[in-house]
Amino acid sequence: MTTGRKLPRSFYLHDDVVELARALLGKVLVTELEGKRTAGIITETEAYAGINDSASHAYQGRRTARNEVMYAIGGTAYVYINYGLHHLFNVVTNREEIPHAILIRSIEPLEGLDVMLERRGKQTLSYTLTTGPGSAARALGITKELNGADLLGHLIWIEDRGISFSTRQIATSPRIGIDSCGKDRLKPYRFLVKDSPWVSRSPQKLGQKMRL
DNA sequence: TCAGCGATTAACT
DNA sequence: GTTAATCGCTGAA
Repeated sequence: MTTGRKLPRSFYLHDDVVELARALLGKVLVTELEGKRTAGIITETEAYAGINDSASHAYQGRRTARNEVMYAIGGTAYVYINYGLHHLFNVVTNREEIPHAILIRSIEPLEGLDVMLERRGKQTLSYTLTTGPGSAARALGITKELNGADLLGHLIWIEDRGISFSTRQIATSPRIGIDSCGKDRLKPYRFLVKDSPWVSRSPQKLGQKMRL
């Protein structure tokens, strides 16, 4: 097993959340919960650019019990419940009081496949195991309990294992599921690994068989 | 106070 | 393609 280097605080303090969303592709997201370790390569992200981004929960400085964690220091986990049942995991970035966040939409499973299958209630491996933000979070065991968790702590963190992608290997698109979010709904803030089947809403994935 | 809806998914037809 | 699952915020009573 490759060992990685936990991303330092400085990684998360960068000003440009869109650039950071791109930089997270290829990094490895790890959880260690109840003695069970699971990990996967980040393959799809979306940037939410703070108080000027009409698709962000923090648009116009909105601040509620739910999104309070977005105002914490970069390197904090923001987990919220969507549609009443899905836990969505975001990485908070930038300094305190600047509510930037990056939604992790998909991962490619690396470690703890058996645990992920169990958490997802599945018998067999398929691309639906960890693609889509609700599925990725559930496979990693991420729930509201981790809201506010420190990404430099011991429950959940992100590692650099030397995987990176060139501009040519990365595709960009508008963000998913924010059609009614006003002026910024078409901004190209979604990033995904072009040739990876481990992403959501990929036309090339349809009908594709598992090949591992 | 409460209806309406969302950074979604899976199981239907 | 359609729908049910049903938390938390918003905006209208």
